[in-house]
Amino acid sequence: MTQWVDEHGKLVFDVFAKACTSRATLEHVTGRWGVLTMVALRDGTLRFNALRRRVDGVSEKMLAQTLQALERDGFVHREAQATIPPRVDYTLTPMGRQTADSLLSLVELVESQMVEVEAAQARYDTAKGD
Amino acid sequence: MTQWVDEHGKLVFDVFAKACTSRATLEHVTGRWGVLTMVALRDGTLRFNALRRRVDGVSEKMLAQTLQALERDGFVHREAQATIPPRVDYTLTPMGRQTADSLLSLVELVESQMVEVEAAQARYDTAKGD
DNA sequence: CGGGATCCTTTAGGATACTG
DNA sequence: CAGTATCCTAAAGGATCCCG
Repeated sequence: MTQWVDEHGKLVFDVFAKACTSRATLEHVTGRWGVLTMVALRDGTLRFNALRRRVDGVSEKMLAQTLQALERDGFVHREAQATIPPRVDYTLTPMGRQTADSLLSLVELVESQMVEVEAAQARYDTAKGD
Repeated sequence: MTQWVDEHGKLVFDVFAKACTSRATLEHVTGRWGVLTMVALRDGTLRFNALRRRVDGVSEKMLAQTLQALERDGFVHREAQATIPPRVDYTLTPMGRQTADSLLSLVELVESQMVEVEAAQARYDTAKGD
């Protein structure tokens, strides 16, 4: 059971509750590096360092950590070859691709809103200024 | 210009770049409290403390901070009445509602995936265990 | 009631060095 | 190449008090 209605008949999701699994999982995919990693993997398999170059500013540590969380949740598949030098490929699972699609439409939406967002920020800042 | 193609012809978004406005804005809406606040406001106007009760675990400080960021970006409208006691209503702007819709479908998707996610986590943990 | 200001703790995250 | 381990700093976040 992941949703119910509150005393006013409104739909409430499990994710609103402090101690729930879905909140943690949601944070993995919506986190700063989670979103970018998922969207980057959406158009194909990538190796660790390729992924790192794609997601500007991510450190080794954070990328490794992000990928492990996403792999554990079942969004990302990790394929390691025991060669020298090692080669590790990261791919989205079917479930991961579904989620990445949703994330991508969010990213596209926000990108399309940026002109309006920056206008709103300018208005907000001048209103506070005086 | 918010997107372009890289050397391999792949679509790349501005959000992938470290220093860009869209990345910051995206983080406001995808942040831990941003998602929940936007989704909570999606089915109507809410006052500060009502919102706080809805989003389990959020502190006064973080809710205020989240709302200010979302207001500055133009996603949330703040309507204050100079009465005693004061009354402040928070509503989504049209742009905010659009974004909240996208966020809601993401939340619904993740909630629907939780059974599979928990199965994946169990598999991952036992695989690491031995 | 809706915050702001202050103080403090905890976590995220970067830099560097090292390993199979 | 693909990480892990360690150390450290900066930012997130909570608790409390106060004010209009």
